[in-house]
Amino acid sequence: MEPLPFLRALTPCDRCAVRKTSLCSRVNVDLQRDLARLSHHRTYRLGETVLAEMEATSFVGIVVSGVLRMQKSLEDGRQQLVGLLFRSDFFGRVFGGLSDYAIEAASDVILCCYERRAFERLTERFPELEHQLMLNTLDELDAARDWMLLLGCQTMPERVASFLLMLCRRGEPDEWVSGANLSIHLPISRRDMASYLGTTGESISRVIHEMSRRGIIKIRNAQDFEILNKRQLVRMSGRDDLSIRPAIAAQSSRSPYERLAAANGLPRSTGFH
Amino acid sequence: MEPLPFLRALTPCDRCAVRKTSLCSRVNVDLQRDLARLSHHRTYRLGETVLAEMEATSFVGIVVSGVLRMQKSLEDGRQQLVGLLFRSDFFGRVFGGLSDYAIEAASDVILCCYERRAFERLTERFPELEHQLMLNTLDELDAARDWMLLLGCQTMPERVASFLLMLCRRGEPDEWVSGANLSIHLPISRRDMASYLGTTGESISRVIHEMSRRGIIKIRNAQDFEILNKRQLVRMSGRDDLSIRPAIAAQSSRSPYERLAAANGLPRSTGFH
DNA sequence: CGCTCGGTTGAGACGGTTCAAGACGTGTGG
DNA sequence: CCACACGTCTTGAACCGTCTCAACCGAGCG
Repeated sequence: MEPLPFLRALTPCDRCAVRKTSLCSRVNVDLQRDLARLSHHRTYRLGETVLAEMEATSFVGIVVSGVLRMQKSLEDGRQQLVGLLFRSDFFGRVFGGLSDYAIEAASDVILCCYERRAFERLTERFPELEHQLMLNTLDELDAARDWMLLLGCQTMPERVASFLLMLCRRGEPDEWVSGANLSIHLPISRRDMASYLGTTGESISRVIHEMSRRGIIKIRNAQDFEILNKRQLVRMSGRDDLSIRPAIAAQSSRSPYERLAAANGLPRSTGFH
Repeated sequence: MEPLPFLRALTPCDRCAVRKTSLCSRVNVDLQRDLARLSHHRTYRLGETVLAEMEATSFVGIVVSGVLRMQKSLEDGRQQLVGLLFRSDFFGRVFGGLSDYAIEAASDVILCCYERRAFERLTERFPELEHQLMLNTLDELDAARDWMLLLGCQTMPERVASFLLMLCRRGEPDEWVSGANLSIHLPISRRDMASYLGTTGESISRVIHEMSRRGIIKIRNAQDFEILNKRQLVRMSGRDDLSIRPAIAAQSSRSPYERLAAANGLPRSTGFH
């Protein structure tokens, strides 16, 4: 017997942990049902490879819990982390044969997966799905370019500060209220962090402990900090506060160039004022 | 009188210089006609701003000739070039309020422009157009991540070599035949090049002249070189040949990990062997 | 308990930046 | 046609931020 629309059977997705925030919830219910039918969960343990570099992408999906890292490597072993994927983020390269980067579990993870070809066929039937993917891809592109700025011309203290602030926004749905102290949990190893920031574990260590010495953060243990002086952390990041903007771009709430003032010619500083 | 399909009137686009390679030619003729109706040309001189950072994107379009640079800047004046756009490349941020980088003319340019909102409405009517945009965006994302690898963990000689090879692929439709010597024309200033590579003009100068001393390239003048030893240039880039792959990804023609061999632990070298 | 592994700390070396001076090329005006 | 000036590129020397290497520390675990 066909259930009435408002009585339709619950899909497993309805109680999914990332239901509210993931791409699949931003499309209409027919499509949601099709997606639900196509999906299956997979789990990986820290360090396991989800999709290897230069391998045909067989599936794509959404991070339910844990953190994925996207990383590229040179033949001599040097590696660069080109992105982190947190819960409710979409992963996998659609519409292309090979992915140029490996996707690996940076922690234990649970993924909600779709067979790639089947997913792509769905985008053909539902332009709405492709549109959501498009918005997602554009955001990733903005983020990648933002990181290029960081890698290309920021100092280590600036990079680490930016990274911590990024974790505040994307890591876990914490408080981040105006005045409150904030606790940060590093979900990845020093090595991953170093690779993401284009530096070494040693340098990160030094910067973090220097930040602690200056009372900007408090180190609870190697992967748990507390932000004691948010304003100074933002200042140290060398960016406008807006790194702290919510995922949904608040339309033009930024103050464009109010501090454009001090142009070039400053001597290089340590990043610690 | 309605012209027969095969006799339809020529649009200005039919004799467009980038007709064969641009996004607008990869969609069906109805859509092409709509696009043609919407388009208008604009010209900018070297150094002029096409779209400012943090400004609402009023139009998008395609580069007909010349080179655009996308760049981000910090408040203290440091700048990072996050992408170059050559002829037939699409520019402008669709589906978003503000672009977070400036688009400027890195040479004199001619652009074929579409009012942004009108263009977006067209994507709603023609999913095909959105799909082409999507493919384009995915390519840009791949390129951005590739550049992150370069900025995050490659030496100056590697960066410069990679840049020169990139110019071979994307700059002008030159020869690049297997054995032939190749001439490269730098379409941008040293400063732009430095900003793209995350370094300074001085460092670039030194690397280029060292390359010349080693007989890898011949310097005709500050912006014209000849590649004398392509193989060594590729080797110096620290990447697999594939930087030289054509825009259309040749399916899995790469040899995946044949040289994965020599993993970590190599002492840091100058990049010149 | 001792091993291992990730993170921390210190000392020294090195690549790349900075600053300053010089060369080159190009356009202008006498 | 040359003199001059200006911007861009080149070259040199000193400095400094970050990497490298090596030792050390502490937590987790068989």
